[in-house]
Amino acid sequence: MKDKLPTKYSPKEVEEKWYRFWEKGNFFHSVPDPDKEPFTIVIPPPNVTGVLHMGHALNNILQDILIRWKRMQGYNSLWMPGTDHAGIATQNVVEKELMKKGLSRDKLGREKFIEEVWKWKNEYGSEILRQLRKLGCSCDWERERFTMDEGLSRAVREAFVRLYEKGLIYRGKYIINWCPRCITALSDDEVEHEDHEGHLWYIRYPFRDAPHLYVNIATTRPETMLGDVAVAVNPKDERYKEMIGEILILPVVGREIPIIADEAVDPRFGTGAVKVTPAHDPNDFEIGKRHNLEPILIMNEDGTIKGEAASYLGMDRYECREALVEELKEEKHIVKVVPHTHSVGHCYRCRTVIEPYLSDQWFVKMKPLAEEAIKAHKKVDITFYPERWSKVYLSWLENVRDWCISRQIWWGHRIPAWHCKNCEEVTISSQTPTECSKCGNNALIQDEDVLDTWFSSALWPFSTMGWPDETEELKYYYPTSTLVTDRGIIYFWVARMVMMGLELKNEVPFSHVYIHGTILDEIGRKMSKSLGNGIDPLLMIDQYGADAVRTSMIMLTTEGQDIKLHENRFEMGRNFINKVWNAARFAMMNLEGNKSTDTTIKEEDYLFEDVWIKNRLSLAIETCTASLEKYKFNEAIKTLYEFIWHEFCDWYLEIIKPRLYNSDNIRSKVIAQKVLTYVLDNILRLLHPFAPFLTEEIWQHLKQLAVKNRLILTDTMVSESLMICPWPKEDAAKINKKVVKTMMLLQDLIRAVRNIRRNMNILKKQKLKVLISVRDKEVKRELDEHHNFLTQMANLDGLEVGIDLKKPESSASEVVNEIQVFVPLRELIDVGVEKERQLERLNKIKSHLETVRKKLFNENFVKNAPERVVNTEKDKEAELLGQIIKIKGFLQDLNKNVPV
RNA sequence: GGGCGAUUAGCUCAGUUGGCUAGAGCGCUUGCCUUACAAGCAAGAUGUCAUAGGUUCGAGUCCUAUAUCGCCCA
Repeated sequence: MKDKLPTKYSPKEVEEKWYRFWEKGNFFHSVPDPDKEPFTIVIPPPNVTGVLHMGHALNNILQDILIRWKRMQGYNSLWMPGTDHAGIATQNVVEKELMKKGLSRDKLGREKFIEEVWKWKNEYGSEILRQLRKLGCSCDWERERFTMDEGLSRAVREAFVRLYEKGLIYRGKYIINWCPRCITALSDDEVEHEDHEGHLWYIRYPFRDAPHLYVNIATTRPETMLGDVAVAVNPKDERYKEMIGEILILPVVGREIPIIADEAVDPRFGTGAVKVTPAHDPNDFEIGKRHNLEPILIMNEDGTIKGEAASYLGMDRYECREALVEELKEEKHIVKVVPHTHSVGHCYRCRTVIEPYLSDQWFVKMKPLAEEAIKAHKKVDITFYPERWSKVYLSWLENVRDWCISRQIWWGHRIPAWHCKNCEEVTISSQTPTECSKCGNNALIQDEDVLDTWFSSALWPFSTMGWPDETEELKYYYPTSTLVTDRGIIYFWVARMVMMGLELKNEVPFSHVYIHGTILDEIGRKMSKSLGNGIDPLLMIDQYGADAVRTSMIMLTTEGQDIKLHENRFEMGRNFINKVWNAARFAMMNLEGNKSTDTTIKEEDYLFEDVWIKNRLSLAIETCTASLEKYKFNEAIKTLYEFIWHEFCDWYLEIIKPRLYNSDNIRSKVIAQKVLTYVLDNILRLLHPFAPFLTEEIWQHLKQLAVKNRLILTDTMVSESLMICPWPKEDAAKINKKVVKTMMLLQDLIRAVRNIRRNMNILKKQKLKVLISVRDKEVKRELDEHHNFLTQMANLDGLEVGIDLKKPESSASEVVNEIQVFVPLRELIDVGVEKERQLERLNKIKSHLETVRKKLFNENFVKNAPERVVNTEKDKEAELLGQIIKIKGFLQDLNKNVPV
């Protein structure tokens, strides 16, 4: 066995093997089963163009932990995987590819281009899903979905039609956010605002009837003046009251425009008079509507200038700005230019500055949908973890504006609307209609626009399950259990899924939403391609192993707090994984060769340490399970880390070594082997959701050995794979407080001796004689019982426990509670060091005593604090006093020693 | 401008309903190649819990300000 298992765990060799094994065994696949309760997660579908980054890694590790844990708990676990067609992003990627070949989307035409995108998708798309396999994700790959699949496309059309028929979708001319580079409309949420240091241009508009007089206006976008139709002032503004109704001449253009009064004008901004450009500003659009002003569109879809001002035709908007300002300067229309910081919207896909733009678009009426989503939260149908994110969710819903869902791109779900050439009626249908619903003419043209990708994502929790058909899957798995995602898409996705779920399925799509933190680089910046500060998860998996990456990430994930990540953080996970590996190696090496036929062994025969470790295991199971239930992943892994490393390895494995090595007492050996097998088996199961590969590898070895050597204590080791073994249950009834308390005492005593060793520079291999002086018989009896334990763990060759023993000469001493530990050292003692040690200890205890007494001398404390608290303080005082007396005794004694 | 979060050991972070001489990992100090593990073992050291007030017998924890950093919204 020893030769078989190397001292260092090599993940590469095992990861691929077990992943294939799991897939072959069909363990990831779930089918509806009325006898089992489902636990369902739908993956936040990554973009088909995506490659795995650290954020995905964290997101999916968390989901996999939940899925694997619940599966082991006996739930019918379904993790629905898939990808998102990511309209704009994918179109951009494929267009870039075409450019390399000297092609463009316009040259190809719509149909051919879509073909190209599909070709690209089939070849390179979903790479990210292959990468998830490297992480160990146990998605039900047979159910993989894509938002452009036939089934999901049908769901999109159906949803559109239903919403339209209910009056929740409408079409109209409004100001929307326009990206001149992507050449499409965007929703409000797709615009990212950033503060820009720009300018405020003060421009004078002359009066028609008094050309030497002017009204000064201020603007941050002078080029839009080409589309000005009025100048507006606040009706209460005394400065302009008299001028309302007068006519101005728009400089450069020469158009006559009125001065109008509108409440929306802020008299404190600029000069208090603002230009009104209804086609290029949302506020101006509203003003324009109120005053019946005809908007003038001055820009093409690509951001170049069109319209009346001939000299600027075809110019880019910023080129135009410069040229126009130049002309205004020449004509002395510029009063002043002031530096001005203002918020500027950018396209979230390409960072281009957004243009507010008047155009015909499709919208979803949000208010009625949002109201239901708010109610769902109030009814606790939806709970956020951590809770604070519900505020973000609610505030968005409460202030939501209508959602622009049409996009002027080609890659996506084409809007199921057909325009009649004959009567201009729009026919909405989930099937391609043959004739106009109004005039019956068959000259129909489908709307050119496609839907916002998020429209199809909003249907994801049920479209993936076959909706609009009432499939078995839909009935069984919907609503899903938990959604795991990043805070960045609470608006984009989470809230919209809830709205659509309620509207179309009449039920919330999930009951829990877990929002995890964002991964940052080591100095707290977001990881991004442009900064080049990202850490490639695949590279990390390659270097440290998937399990190490998983456990490291989980150790760092604290309650949705952001994570500052550095490559060296993965070392702690790797070290932990390696520790488990070596503990298992040790176990394997010592489980062989003792076919026990002794069936008389019962739990009553267990030795002290056996009972202790089982007790600690029970506690670990309880804590770990409770932590997972609260989505406190890091607490769960910390519990396991602590238990495995510092209890199982540091103490249990050490103490049972002689029992395993020594064949004189077969019965004791077999008990140790059985307990070792039992605890290790449980450890592997607890750890499996966090470190699936390592645990499966070890467990398969352990299973073989356990069966061969008849060490099975439970009937659970018949399973084909660890991933379908039952999740451990703690045995609360077996909690033995006495054993746990005794163990703590023994550990303290052993540490005391080790401490003396270290301070006196005595190597571990040199055995020591120790005297332990106790106060009462009961404690003496107890310590005598654990004579071997103490002897072994402190490496002694003599141990005497007695009542009120006298401190031997030339000995080092320690106080543990009421107990004194003496190590006679003869010439080995360094009296100076020992004195110093005791003095230090004395000072510490004295200062501790001081704080305790401060409390006890406070009448109000004794009067008001609960009795329990007061008593603990009193006990502390007594104990500290006792220790002080003892240490003073040591010091006196040391003073008698003749210095060497 | 509004909202949220952070500020605890040299670094990265825990710290549940107020009752702790304030914890972990890394790093550091000292000693060990001890028949599972040097990616290890053993023993250590390390803090005005951002600042100022307040509530309380008692505050890292609750309240009110302030400062610094970050995120989101307008």
